[in-house]
Amino acid sequence: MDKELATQAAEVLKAVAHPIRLQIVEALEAGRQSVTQIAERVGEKQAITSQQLTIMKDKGILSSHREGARVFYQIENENVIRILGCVYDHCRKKKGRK
Amino acid sequence: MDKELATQAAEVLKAVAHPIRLQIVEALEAGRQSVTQIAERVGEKQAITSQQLTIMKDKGILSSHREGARVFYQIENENVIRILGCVYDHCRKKKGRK
DNA sequence: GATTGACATAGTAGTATAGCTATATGTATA
DNA sequence: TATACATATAGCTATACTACTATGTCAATC
Repeated sequence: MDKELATQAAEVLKAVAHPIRLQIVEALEAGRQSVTQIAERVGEKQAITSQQLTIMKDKGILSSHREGARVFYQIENENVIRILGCVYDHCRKKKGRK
Repeated sequence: MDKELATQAAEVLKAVAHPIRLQIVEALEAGRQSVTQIAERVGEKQAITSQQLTIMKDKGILSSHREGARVFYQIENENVIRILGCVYDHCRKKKGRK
């Protein structure tokens, strides 16, 4: 792996390496949702949720489209779901070990 | 996913979400290596490499043991390898799309 | 026990990120 | 067009991270 690919990969990981962002991705696994829905689901304020959504959209993790007054977000690259699965395994094993 | 698990998962991701750290993990996929070997392989100075190794060891990604004057590091939780695989897929697809 | 090789850590300056409030923008509807 | 709802962004402070240099510690060998 060259440094350029490593930098790129690190970007993707950093984009989801945050508690709120992980919860957002999980919430979107079932399908698209509006910002308000996501904020409620995750238990965060609208502004903060919007910020995190923007970050992930910029990095190519999510995409969005407007429908009337609302903006719906959805997962753009399904690989992040696989990444999450791996991370959960990791955490579960760690917990079991204690 | 509750917030606690999300926080834990984010910690793991952050631990590898860095170009040098990703390259280190890749270098260790084939098996344990000493700090000097890793630094050479990754093309970084000893001090920087050691710092990154310490971070990953603290987060439970790697483990280490001393053999005489040398310290060997190895992957402690194999799930990070799976995570890397997912991320590479992600990057490859992104590249193909352009 | 002095020296050399192998690692680890302290200290630091610059940069990025998080979390928050206030406010701006866009859309529908009375 | 005034009002309310939905979303985005600006601006701020505190904290975390990065990259780097210098120095400290541990182990082997002379």
